[in-house]
Amino acid sequence: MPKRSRRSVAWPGTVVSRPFFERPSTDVAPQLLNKILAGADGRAGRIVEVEAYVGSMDPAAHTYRGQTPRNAVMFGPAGHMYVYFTYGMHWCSNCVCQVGEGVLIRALEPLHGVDLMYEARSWGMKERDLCRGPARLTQAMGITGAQNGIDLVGARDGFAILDDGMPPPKALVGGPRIGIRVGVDLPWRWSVPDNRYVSGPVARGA
DNA sequence: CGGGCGATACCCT
DNA sequence: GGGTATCGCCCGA
Repeated sequence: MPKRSRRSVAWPGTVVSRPFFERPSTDVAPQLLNKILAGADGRAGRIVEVEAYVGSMDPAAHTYRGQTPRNAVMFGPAGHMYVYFTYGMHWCSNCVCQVGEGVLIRALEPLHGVDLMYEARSWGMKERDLCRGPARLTQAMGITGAQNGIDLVGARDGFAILDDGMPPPKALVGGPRIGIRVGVDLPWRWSVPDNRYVSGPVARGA
């Protein structure tokens, strides 16, 4: 018998390690495409849409005006998860990169544990809508404020980013970021081309 | 499948 | 006190 781990289900691929995250979020974000967000209970989805946030120059970033109690995790070690509460009812999840920068995960293509995702969302809904949107995917994956600050590296805290060998898309599809009023012109949103699980419109021409 | 609209509580000024 | 890194529901195509 192999030694018992906290992972109740075998994860596909290898856990992405810390140096991957210790870079500018605009470098990390496109390379997160086609990687996998996985939970210890077997729920997992392929990352098909991301957004970079750069505190130092980005008025839309939570970290733009410096450290506060809410955004403290974003000023901590790379490779941790920053989970914030918004619009009075939704949780959104980010990967922390270099200090003050992070990548918002905006959409997943469901891969494993789809029955648990339906249970967490709603049994009648379309599979396409399970994880299409940053707050939908946290609900589907079981991510809340309880996960704010957990380490995505080391497989200790129940969630990880996995690499199963699928590379990021060759031709990146970009577009304006969504749901913000300032900094909309910064082209820091990326998605997998022609993927039906992407949450928003893609820009014409790149 | 895309657009318009109300709901909701926490954060920061 | 104002604004929010959103969603589900409804409508029409």
